Amino acid sequence: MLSDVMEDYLKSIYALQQEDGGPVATSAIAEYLEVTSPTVTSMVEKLEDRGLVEREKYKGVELTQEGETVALEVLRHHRLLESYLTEHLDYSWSEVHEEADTLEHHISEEFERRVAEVLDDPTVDPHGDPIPSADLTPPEDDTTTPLSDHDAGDLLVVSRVSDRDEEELRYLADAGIAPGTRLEVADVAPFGMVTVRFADDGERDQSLPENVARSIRVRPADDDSDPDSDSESDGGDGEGNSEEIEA
Amino acid sequence: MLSDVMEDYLKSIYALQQEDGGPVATSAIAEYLEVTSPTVTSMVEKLEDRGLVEREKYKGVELTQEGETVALEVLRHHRLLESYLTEHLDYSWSEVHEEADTLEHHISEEFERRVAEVLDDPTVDPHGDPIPSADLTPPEDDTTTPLSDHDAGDLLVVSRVSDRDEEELRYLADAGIAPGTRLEVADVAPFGMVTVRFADDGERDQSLPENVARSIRVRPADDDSDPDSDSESDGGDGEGNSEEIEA
DNA sequence: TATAAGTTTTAGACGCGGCTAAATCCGGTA
DNA sequence: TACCGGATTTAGCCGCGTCTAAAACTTATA
Ligand SMILES: [Mn+2]
Ligand SMILES: [Mn+2]
Ligand SMILES: [Mn+2]
Ligand SMILES: [Mn+2]
Repeated sequence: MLSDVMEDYLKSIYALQQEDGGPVATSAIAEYLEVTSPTVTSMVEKLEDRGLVEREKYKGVELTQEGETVALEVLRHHRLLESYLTEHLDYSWSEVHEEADTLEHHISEEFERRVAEVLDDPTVDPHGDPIPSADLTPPEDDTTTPLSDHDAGDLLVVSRVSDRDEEELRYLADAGIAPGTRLEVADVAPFGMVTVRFADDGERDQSLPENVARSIRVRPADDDSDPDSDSESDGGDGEGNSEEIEA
Repeated sequence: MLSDVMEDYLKSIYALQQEDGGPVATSAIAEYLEVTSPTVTSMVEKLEDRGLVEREKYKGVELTQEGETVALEVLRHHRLLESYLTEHLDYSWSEVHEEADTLEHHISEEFERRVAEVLDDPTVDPHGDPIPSADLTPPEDDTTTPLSDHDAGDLLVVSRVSDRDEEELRYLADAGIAPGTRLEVADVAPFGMVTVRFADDGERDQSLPENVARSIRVRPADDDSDPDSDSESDGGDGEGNSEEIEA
């Protein structure tokens, strides 16, 4: 059995690996989990003993196949829980992460199955993040790009937002930005400030600080041109459960 | 903050105090939690330091006001969860206890509130156990009696069944015995074997071993004589969510 | 009332997951 | 190529929750 702490390390390493590709530095994990470097060193040694990570001293750490599977399992729990809390217990977008972050370690496989069933096997969570499938096969690579990488004139659909900052999520809900929202980049100002125009509401512009623009991930709007199903515009109460993501 | 282990100790002490009245012995807690006596001793010392129990060395331990409140809080979580899992996630009677026993320590107050709300503030869990109110005032004393204490001819309503033995719960579900079931004691045989007749089905008798009869708690059937609302007789699939309990 | 049996506590250990301080390594710069 | 600064690991500590073995206490019995 793995402790919830070990699960958190594996989840973190997975997330950091997704971000940057290669091996993950001790200090990166330490920062992510808010612990000290020696703590990380001793933990990754333990994970290495259990065959969950591969490690080269002074270099960095990578998940093994088995370690990745555990990470995906925990991620599946997390994202199913977020979806469930949003849809069945009236949680808002910004509240779910913290609750799911604890519960993900404590639900049974039975619970996971039943939640997936009543949600009808969702593939995306409320923040647009893909939910690993029940068989825990690695999802294909993320093809979305940060909003901050785009230029004036680009037509985009919001694909994912970071779920780790509650403050920021409230801000986005307020601004009416959620997975599925169609935007045009109106302007990119110094210091990375991005101004976007809402495709569904030509009236309205919204300026976003660089750090926010960096955490919003988008894909091009051009391809699947039909404005599709439930275009529940916005409304004060940032709900808005997303559409498909696949490119 | 209290650890989940501390919460379990407080919950155990509460349960044992309910059973027997007075101070609770180290060995009783040890047996209940399946740990050794020295482990219990060191834990209750810690709980004493935190003002959650009172203790007299070599004598026993009792909950303080504060300790009782914590126990009731955990019990509320447990029983709300059992109710929720039964009603909204299609768990059966016999499956809920284990899941709730873990989750009770890991849900937030917000989660508790929302679950209570969608369940419309239930007062009894699927096993007939009273759910402590949100303000955590101590519930009045249990006036039910074990089925095993009764004699042939007694007319009874099942009030509570023990939730800790999954095996036994499956057995009872199978037999069609649940909170709310009306029974007449047909016979008490040697070794405490009790045979009951179903009030709603004069045809059918059921013999129950002493240990099972002891864990079924009942109250007299005579007083509120109207056969009342949803008398969903039985059916193979032990669901049957109970009625009121108050005497 | 002395003693034996059973319970409880004390003593000492261990793995976990954290920390700080000190030693070591690595990569870049002079 | 020698050195320096930063990252990493080593060393050693702590509190938690558990254990076993041994000592101390309580209670029942002779
Ligand atoms: Mn799972
Ligand atoms: Mn999410
Ligand atoms: Mn609570
Ligand atoms: Mn119960």
